[in-house]
Amino acid sequence: MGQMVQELKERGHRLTPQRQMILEAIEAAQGHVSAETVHTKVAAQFPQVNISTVYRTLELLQNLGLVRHTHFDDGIAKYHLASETPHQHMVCRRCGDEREIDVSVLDPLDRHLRERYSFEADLAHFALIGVCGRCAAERAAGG
Amino acid sequence: MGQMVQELKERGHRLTPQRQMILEAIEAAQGHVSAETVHTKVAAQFPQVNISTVYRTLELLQNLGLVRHTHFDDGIAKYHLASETPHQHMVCRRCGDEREIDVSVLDPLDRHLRERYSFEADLAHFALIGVCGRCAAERAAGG
DNA sequence: ATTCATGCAAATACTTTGCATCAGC
DNA sequence: GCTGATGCAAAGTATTTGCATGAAT
Repeated sequence: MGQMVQELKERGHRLTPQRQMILEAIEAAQGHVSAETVHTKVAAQFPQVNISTVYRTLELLQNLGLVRHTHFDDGIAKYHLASETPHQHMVCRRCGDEREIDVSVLDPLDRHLRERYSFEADLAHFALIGVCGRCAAERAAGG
Repeated sequence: MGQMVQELKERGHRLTPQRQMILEAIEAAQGHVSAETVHTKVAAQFPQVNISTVYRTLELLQNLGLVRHTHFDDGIAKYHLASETPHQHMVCRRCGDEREIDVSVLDPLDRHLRERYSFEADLAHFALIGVCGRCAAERAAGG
């Protein structure tokens, strides 16, 4: 929270209760939340807070580098704190199962892209989509 | 085209001119096209073809395994022939530059996910987003 | 007091759906 | 002729924007 206050002021933005509440909602979620979810959480206590304020604040917090977002296969942006340990998700397109995996799995690729293309990839920006072991087995059996 | 006819019939679907034209438009595009683009191409010659038919056909062709789609950072689905050589895209979030890269870059990750998690990832389903070398340099210089 | 932030409502963009008509088989 | 496919219009979902009011500085 202290970091947000500092960032806002330094960049000439104002500290409003809405902004605090929205950031707190993301913090409390401890994971990936959509704008809709953030709004629902905030509106539970302050119903007059509008979802467009949530969108505008999320964009601001992103620009300040305080939050980031990831896209799962539904295309909806899911937000999380930038300070969170980076992690990657595997999503099964058949059963929808979602599994969090260690980012270290992506380190070699990350290094490769940097060395070969000077490209700084944000590999956690998209989830990994595919078919999980169980569904692959079912499919092979004729599911 | 012959393959489509076969697939359609085998699965009890009908061969309509719309379906042929839509598949041909994707073939001719030789790359990644949005539903909108497909519709524009087809409608250039047959204006009465509706975009909802394009969406329905794209879904059908996907189910038949004839086409696939990829998401770039704008979230819009871009379609391509399933028979195309798999490839991956790197997109710079600053300048928008789009670069096609060899899938072999992803092979180690693919193998790792299979071996460790039995997960069959569709790594080309999402483009890789990040910052390209040039933009990273500009940013470092104070851009 | 100034100016940015908010709430509201409307617009936007992409995609999906209901339904009557039409066409492939 | 039967049934699935299409065109059209409308709805849906996620997000953005214009504008007047209100609040932070």
